[in-house]
Amino acid sequence: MSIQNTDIRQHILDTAKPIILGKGFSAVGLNELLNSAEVPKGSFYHYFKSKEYFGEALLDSYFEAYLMRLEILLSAEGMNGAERLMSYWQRWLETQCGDDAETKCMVVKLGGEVSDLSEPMRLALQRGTNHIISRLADGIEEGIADGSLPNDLVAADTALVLYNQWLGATVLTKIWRDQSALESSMCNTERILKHARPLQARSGLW
Amino acid sequence: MSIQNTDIRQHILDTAKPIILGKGFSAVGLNELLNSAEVPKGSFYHYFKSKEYFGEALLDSYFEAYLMRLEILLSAEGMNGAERLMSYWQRWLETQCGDDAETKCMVVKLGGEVSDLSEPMRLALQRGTNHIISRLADGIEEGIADGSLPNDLVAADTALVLYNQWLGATVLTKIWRDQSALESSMCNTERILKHARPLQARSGLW
DNA sequence: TCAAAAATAGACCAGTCGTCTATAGCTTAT
DNA sequence: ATAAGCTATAGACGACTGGTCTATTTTTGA
Repeated sequence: MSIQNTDIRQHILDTAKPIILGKGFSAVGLNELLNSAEVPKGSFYHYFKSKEYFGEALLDSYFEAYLMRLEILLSAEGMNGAERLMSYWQRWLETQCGDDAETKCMVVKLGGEVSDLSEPMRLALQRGTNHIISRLADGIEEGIADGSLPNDLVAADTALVLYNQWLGATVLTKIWRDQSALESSMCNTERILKHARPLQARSGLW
Repeated sequence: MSIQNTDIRQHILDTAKPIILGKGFSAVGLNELLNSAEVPKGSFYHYFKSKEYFGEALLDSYFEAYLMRLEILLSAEGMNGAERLMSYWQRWLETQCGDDAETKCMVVKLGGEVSDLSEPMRLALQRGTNHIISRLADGIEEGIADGSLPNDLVAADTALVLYNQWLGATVLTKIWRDQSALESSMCNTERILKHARPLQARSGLW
């Protein structure tokens, strides 16, 4: 019935996550996924319409868990808004340069690969990244409101700029196997959040 | 002979480039590549040791062309250092939101996918990104020297921060099919290059 | 208790992959 | 001119792919 159903479906997703975070989407076959999950191959299509929709479900499941952790970090007691934000970036730094596939960033891993390949998966990535950035923007607003961040910060723009920065640094971290890009992002994040000036409209001069 | 040899090898690389920029590495088979190039399948392994080393060669060839274009932009006559740098970002903005697969960014497309999959390809990406960032740092130095950029800029750090920023924005552009992340990067790039303060050591406070 | 529905099982298909061996074609030296 | 040797071409090959299909088993609810 539905409980069992959801359990096994989720079990497939959970088992697949670190494998796909390691090898990517196209490079992994259903056999490998289902052997690891110890679920017979024939069952797969009972739970998922196709590999593509399985990928969409994997991303939805990933972002659901990610956003829950983000929510916990950004609503922690005993810290001001700036500190809560920095704890998120600090965690990002720690997880993305380690060896644990389980905690790697799915946006970095699959963003480039599947956005041109599958519209359902692209849209799942779109929904997920929008939620993350939007929650970060709220976090910045909270920091401005409690006085721990400069009040001339434009929350939505700043959230996007910071997320971009960390995304790019994480790509380079994968390529370099070295956390220097992430450290540079950490410095720059502190700089932006401390010394911010309003993001300006383009001057058109250049 | 060697001329013919090099021609066909390069022809395979040139034909493969837009296909791989569109679909990624693992999702594209040799058949598709070789049919498009109108080169028989069996010949492939005469020119390349394996698909993996073909991928390495593809990346080397990509970066060689990329760095040549970068060099041209950053040594253009009649502009100061800041203007030359901005012309590079402007070109990035234009190429990465268009539909032309030929001009898309290989680091964004393959960085996440192949860094865990193939060491030769990862190292090719490492060499290429290092060269790009290093040339950008030189460009920043030139801007500082001619007075068009603030002299408190730390060239190497700034180059890395900017490249990270644009890399991440390009990932989001692929996911969103929308150039807002790149526009935000453009604004932020201008802000950094105009209003720069020195990148500070971490305060340890947060 | 038993019929209906849900879930599992894995054989099977057409097609894919990268590899490999055999052959054809060209260059060069004698 | 021709033999030898190397380059390039050709396609067969086995292992595996994602996806489908029909049985079979298990669970559900009347």
